[in-house]
Amino acid sequence: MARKRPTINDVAAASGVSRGTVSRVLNGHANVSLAAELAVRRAVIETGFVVNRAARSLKTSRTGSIVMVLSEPQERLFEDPNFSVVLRAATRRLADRDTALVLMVAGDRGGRDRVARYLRGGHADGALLVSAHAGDPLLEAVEHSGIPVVACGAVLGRESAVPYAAADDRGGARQITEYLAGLGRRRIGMITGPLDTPGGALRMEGFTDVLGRKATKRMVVHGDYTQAGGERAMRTLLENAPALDAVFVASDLMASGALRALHDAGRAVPGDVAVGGFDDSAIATATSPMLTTVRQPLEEVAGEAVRLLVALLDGDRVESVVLPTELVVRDSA
Amino acid sequence: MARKRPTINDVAAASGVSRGTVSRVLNGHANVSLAAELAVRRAVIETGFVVNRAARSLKTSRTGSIVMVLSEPQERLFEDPNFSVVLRAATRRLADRDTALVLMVAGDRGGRDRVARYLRGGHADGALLVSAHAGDPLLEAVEHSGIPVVACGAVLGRESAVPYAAADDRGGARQITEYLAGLGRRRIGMITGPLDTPGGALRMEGFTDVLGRKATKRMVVHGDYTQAGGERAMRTLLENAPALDAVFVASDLMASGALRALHDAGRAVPGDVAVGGFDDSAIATATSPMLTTVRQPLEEVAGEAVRLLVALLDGDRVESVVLPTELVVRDSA
DNA sequence: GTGAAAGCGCTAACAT
DNA sequence: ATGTTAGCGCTTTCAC
Repeated sequence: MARKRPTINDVAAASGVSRGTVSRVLNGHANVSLAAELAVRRAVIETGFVVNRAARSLKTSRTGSIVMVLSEPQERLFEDPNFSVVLRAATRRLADRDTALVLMVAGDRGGRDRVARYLRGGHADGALLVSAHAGDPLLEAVEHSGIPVVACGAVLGRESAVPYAAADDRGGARQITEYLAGLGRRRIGMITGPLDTPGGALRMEGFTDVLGRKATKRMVVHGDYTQAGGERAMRTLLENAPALDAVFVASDLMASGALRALHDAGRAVPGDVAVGGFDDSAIATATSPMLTTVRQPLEEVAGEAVRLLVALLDGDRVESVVLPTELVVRDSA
Repeated sequence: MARKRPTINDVAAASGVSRGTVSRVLNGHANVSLAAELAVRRAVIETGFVVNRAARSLKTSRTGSIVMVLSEPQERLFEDPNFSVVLRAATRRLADRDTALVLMVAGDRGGRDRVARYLRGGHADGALLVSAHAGDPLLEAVEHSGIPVVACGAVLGRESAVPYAAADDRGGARQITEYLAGLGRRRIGMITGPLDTPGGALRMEGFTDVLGRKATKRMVVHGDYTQAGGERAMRTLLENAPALDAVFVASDLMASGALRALHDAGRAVPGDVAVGGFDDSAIATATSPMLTTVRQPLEEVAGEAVRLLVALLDGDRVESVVLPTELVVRDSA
């Protein structure tokens, strides 16, 4: 066993044509007779041939792989259930292209350096940025590498430089804020995400879009996308504005923490305080009451991001896309 | 700009030695004079040289990458927050080796074929299997490919063939079952995972280890690791055994569904029915009441799995490892 | 300790 | 439409 892996030469020999022709068939070039093509395809199957990507890459200087770069610091990724979804959609979209997906985490200095080296080494044809922050030093490295880049979620401040696919954070925030207001709630607070992330900044903008000057400083507190952070923020909010009767929390995970704080404070949800989340992640139906929230079409976002990247690789021009969100009404508001 | 990438020849020229010597320095071979080494290192930095993996791989037929294969069907992965953790730990562990992590999903027929081809093509040095099922056709493909394989979580029925790192599912199930029994609960039910997964089979074994013949067929129902499945299973259990006063649910996600079913049936938790989960995932603290559960050291499991794989790649023999779990007492039991 | 040279498997330009 | 050929950038004998 463990016979040596067949090469293109073996296929050529088995099919009675030259290496060149085999290569042409493999790469779908024109100018190949039907007979030759058939013979080659048979031989490929017969020999169990699989192209050697290294050799191909050496010659073409394309690698057949793209890298997905996560710039979240560890703890956040750790808590983020959304990430699996993104990954899934990406691999699925890449499936037909037989492009490999390599994954790198650039959470700290060392990670960024590694990514930068990898990219500079030309080891990937393109990069997919996930949750890059504004001013992320990684960005420079990536852009500097000169390979096509697409972001999953806008990169704040670089929207025109880095094409992206994203959910309509601002619009979604408007939807739920309007819903809360439409319920007759008059004192609506908000717990935001970190303001250097699109979900942090844009969801807050959507909130103020609707509430205008009623969105006062003390009614808005900033969280960090963790459950504990949401709980803390809710307590602060309750101190700032004891009379509050609704709150929009920028992520379901934080909302679950907020629910706990509300419960501990003896406020009924949604009776005393209506709670709106964001994401529609698995956690939204695990809480009690279940969260009324905004569904982000994350699968589609990730799928679109990959589509953009692939288009870029193929030399097309691309336009960023923003996908609509959807209000999901459950029990918390 | 966009100057051509420097090659080993540029480094050789810049440092005044031959390509061969540069290569020796790069690969840490002996028999290189200090002077030469220094000169080469300087030149590497000066030129910004990064080895071309394709070329190296072509020559050595090692690729410098390993592939992580997810054999979960899509929907399950979709709901599984644990997966991010595994991924994180794996990338971290690989960081120093400058080994790339490529990710493939083998959820369906097409996915499996892709993985098989990838492996047969020699595109990875090793494979890390995540949640492979018993009798998974993927397994054959992987083993057939002849590259080192390690599983994250035991592969049922192939424990001795495929080295693995896993949490002590059986022991953990015993812990929580004993805890439930120690609370004085006499009619303890269980919701298992799919029995062709280690978490399904082993946690059920741990349960019956403790309860012996008290674990009757009607007290055990099988779930599918989803929230909806957990809810359904709990309803069935309630029909089968209305007098039940405790339930061990094989995952937190299912437990959150069970909690809902219990709530809908008007049973107080933990008053009427104590609920124990498994995983200690983010969802365990989002539910109300918060889940008493079993913490799996998933980070460590994934880290160990990678360590085993790396050892295998280095030609060492390895032994599977099983890591202890920990009971986490909260409010549901 | 170091240089020279062969060649890994493939693609693409050039012949024919 | 097909065969021939020249490397892609690297590692690794083999000489010295």
